[in-house]
Amino acid sequence: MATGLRERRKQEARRAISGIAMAMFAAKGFDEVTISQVADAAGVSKMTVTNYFPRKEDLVFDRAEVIIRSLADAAAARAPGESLLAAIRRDYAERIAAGDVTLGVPTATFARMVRSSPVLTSRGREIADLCEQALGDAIAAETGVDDAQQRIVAAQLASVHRVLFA
Amino acid sequence: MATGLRERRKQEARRAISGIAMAMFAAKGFDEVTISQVADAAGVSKMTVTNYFPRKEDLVFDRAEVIIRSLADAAAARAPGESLLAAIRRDYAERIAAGDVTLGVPTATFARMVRSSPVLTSRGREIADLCEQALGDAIAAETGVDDAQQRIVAAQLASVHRVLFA
DNA sequence: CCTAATTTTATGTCCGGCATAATTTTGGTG
DNA sequence: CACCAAAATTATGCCGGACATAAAATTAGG
Repeated sequence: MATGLRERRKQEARRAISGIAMAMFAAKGFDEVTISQVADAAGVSKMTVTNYFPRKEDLVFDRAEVIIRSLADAAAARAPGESLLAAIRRDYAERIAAGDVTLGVPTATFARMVRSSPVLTSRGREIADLCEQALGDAIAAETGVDDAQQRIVAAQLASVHRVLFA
Repeated sequence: MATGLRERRKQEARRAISGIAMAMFAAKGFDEVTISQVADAAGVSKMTVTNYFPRKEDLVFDRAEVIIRSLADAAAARAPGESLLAAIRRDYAERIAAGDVTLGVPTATFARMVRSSPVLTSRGREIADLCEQALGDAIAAETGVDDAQQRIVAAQLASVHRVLFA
């Protein structure tokens, strides 16, 4: 295979770097750890870290994005006849059950970390907005309608999702 | 009076600096204007600018905060019997009618400016969240209840507000 | 094994944010 | 009016994150 090994190595390096970074962030706080320190701990150069993770926040949200983006997917993949709200509830329950594994740190630690740093809180909001937008698109695609009222519905459902997760 | 004149001068300087900054941002783009350039144009030092506005984004949102924060006020000041949603609608209409004046630039220009810069978009979200939290507190104070469901209501009302303004 | 592509690294710059201290300005008082 | 104390402005320097460029090292494929 052409890029098989190379690509796998990159994924491993990516996971290793973010894992080390998460541990350091959890121990000392996000703002108290510099990118250079993460690079040193991971045994790579600073540029390699910023190459994999253009922004420092990406080190934190890299593993969480899959979970957070699940809202639109849950809406799209719901059983026929299942309401949007029911799909969100179900998705919420499922994520809670499987949550702690993928983040690298316990959910509570993750939440505390995000809350303690304005830049992380901000990035979390940004992801939530992307999620809301995706939900709006999903609704628009399903109903064939795209106006302010649809977007309000998406925003309201997303707000339920966000409050439950926050 | 003790600090009357002094305080007035400060307010004037504040307005002057943010006004010049807004004009420069509208002309060249938020990210293309440095704080030093704003300081030079305003005839003050860089430190004075960062003294008045700890963050660069504050130069943009200084005049908008009053407007954006109005949600909770609208909820609290509504007529007896008026629903929360109705109060938000009314507030929305009133703000639209009076909007262009206070921002220093036309609303469309302001919106474009915010949208074009991630850091501004982020700050806008942050303010919206504060607004949502204030609304949640207002609801909790009025009903004497403070739980997840109350916060969901606040978040949903805030999402209506946000979609309408965005 | 060797070459070419990819990845990592080294170096330097820029800007925002912050801390400190010095300097200027200002308001009140004798 | 002049002085003093308080407050505001400014000068200077540092740090970290983000980026651009080019060199060096690694690796896949012939």
